[in-house]
Amino acid sequence: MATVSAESKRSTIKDVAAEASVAISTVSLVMNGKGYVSMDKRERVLKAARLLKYVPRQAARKLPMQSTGNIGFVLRVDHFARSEPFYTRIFLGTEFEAHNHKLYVLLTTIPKKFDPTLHTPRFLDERNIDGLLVAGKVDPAFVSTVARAGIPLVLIDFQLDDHPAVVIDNLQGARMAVEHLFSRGHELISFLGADMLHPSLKARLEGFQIAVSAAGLEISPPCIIVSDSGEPDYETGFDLSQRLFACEPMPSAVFCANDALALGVLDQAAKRGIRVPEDLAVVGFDDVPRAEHNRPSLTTVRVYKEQMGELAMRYLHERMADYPANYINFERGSHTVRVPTELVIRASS
Amino acid sequence: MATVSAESKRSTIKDVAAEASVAISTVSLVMNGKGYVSMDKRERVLKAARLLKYVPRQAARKLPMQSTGNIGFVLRVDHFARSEPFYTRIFLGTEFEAHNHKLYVLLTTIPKKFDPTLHTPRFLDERNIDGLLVAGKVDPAFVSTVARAGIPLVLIDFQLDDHPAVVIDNLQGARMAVEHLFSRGHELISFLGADMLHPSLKARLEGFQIAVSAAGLEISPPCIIVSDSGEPDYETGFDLSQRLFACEPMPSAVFCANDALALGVLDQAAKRGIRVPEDLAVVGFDDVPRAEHNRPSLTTVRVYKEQMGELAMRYLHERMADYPANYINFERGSHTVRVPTELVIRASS
DNA sequence: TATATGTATCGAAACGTTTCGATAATTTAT
DNA sequence: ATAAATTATCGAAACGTTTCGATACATATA
Repeated sequence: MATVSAESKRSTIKDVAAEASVAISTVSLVMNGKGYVSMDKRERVLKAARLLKYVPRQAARKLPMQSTGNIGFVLRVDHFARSEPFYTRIFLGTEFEAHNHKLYVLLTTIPKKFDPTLHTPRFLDERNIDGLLVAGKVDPAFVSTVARAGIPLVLIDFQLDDHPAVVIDNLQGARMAVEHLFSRGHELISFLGADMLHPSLKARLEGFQIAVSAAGLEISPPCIIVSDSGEPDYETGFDLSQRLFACEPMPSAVFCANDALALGVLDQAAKRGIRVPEDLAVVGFDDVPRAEHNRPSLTTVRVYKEQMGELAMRYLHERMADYPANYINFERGSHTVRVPTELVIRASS
Repeated sequence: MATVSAESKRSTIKDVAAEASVAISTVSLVMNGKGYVSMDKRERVLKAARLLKYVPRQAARKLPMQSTGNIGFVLRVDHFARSEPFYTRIFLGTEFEAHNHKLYVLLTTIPKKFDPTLHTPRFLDERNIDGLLVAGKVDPAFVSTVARAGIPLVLIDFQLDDHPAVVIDNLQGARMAVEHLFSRGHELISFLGADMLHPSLKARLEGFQIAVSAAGLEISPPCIIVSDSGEPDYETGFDLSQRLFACEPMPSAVFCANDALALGVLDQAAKRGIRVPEDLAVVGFDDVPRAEHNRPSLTTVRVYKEQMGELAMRYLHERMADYPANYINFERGSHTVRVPTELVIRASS
């Protein structure tokens, strides 16, 4: 009998084997549901494990298994800290799905400008992860560092080379948004964006253009208001909208590349006494929380963030399983998962 | 010579030992800067390690060291997903400091209502962490589960029993805020809050009361507007402010328990045509990003979130080092670190 | 001079698992 | 009846480190 007072040592597979009178390897097989084990012994092992409160030590499993059970989740530090919980919600989705696969998620941030020699995340060197999720636009140098290290990778809300990715169906979302504006009777619609090198934002512009063309209308270049240098945030929206109001004739509606920009536009409009939606209809993209709470509330394209994270994790998990098998043509046929969106109509349109 | 095409196997301590013609144990000593090693061999080992790009495998170290190098960061899921990046910024601080100690941070969420039998985080069972950071108010059942497991713990922005904690200096912050309102000539100041069982929010009310007393004024009970049931968020602020405006006489200023509440008040005021700060001065607490961007911008008490995370991680690290040593009187003298705040005066006051 | 102390090096045990054969006992196919 | 395949069990090697003695020599202390 174990002493009562002393906190008895944590039990190991050895203890369970002794208690159940079987070999260590048999316990291992039972715990992992592998190989052949008779009903009799299986039950004895399970009972002993329960009795001794046995839980396999992670650290010990990793060594022979040559895997860590960790998934890295990498985010640019400025994306993580930004005010709207966009990537946060995506992370939540990955974490949820990670539970299903008994994986741990290790969140790490990288700087906007990535220098491989300086700030390569430790887990790459130490091989402390089995796979990597990269959310949002990051420095291509980072992605190639990861790819070179031979770590299975899935991008989220970003695309680069042929790496597998889970992205928003931006094109479709943008079309819905613009078609909604047409249906409300608007004829001259402006597009307002920033950082148009970002594949997602570029796709939104494309969707805008397709929708306008489909309506049989021309796109007048001055209506496309973009800032290639700035970030697609509130400030930029606030500033850029000056150019919108200076347009001649002024568009009766504007489709913004994301909600942050749209909220900036809304505030600039309020400042100038331009009524929304009477004088100007505004539509955003993302459906951040403030879109609902803002006065006026913002019509926008809802993105299922948790779902994106979930899908990405599931996808990565599949890839990790396949990895050793078909190493050669692994890079071929890499796939992009497109997550659908939904139009949420509110007071701004 | 290694073959060129095949990605040669990752080098181990054994390879380094062979390359430098020393024992494996010597390499280990060099890599960890322990024990006695002659200059000569030390250099040979370092050179060999560099040549072979040797990085110790985390998984292998953990086994004999009986430690994982992981720190858990636990957050209630609704706190994590909420719109203002308060805890996110705290996390960022912990991650930054974790780098300095070569620790990994494992972010996990728990539900608001915690049931130990149902959703105990896996890392507790698997002993996959060396210490735990808990941010924000969580179910006491969770904390006691952790404590029972004997895992070093530091709370952030929350207090419970005698557990060590890093908290905001709420009392001081609240005093500054209220004294600022007095200095602006306000005599009748209201307090608006929710979830007043939260130690932080309770301390803010206390600071309010101290400041009012210090000014030689009485506190009229109807001016203390709190909702014990609701969460301290935008919606609650929006709703509660109705009671504020119904006050007779109406206070000329209100100090809100946090920015989210204050922003709700601001919008309700705007809706009713009450001018801020002319008819009503509003002060919040936290300095969330929107406090700056809101129209009107919000006077508030700034909290150094990253710094709190950093301090907590450093503190936890210390505790982890001490842990085995003075196990007996470890719980005594447990300490609370109080992080100072700063008053940020903007347009709302 | 004998003895303790400090420096240097190494072999081997230990950490707690998984998994690869080896060995047998069954069952199934020929 | 014999060979082959399936089921069951176990011992031992392996995973890549850290760390505990053991050994040896050099230097300081009594």
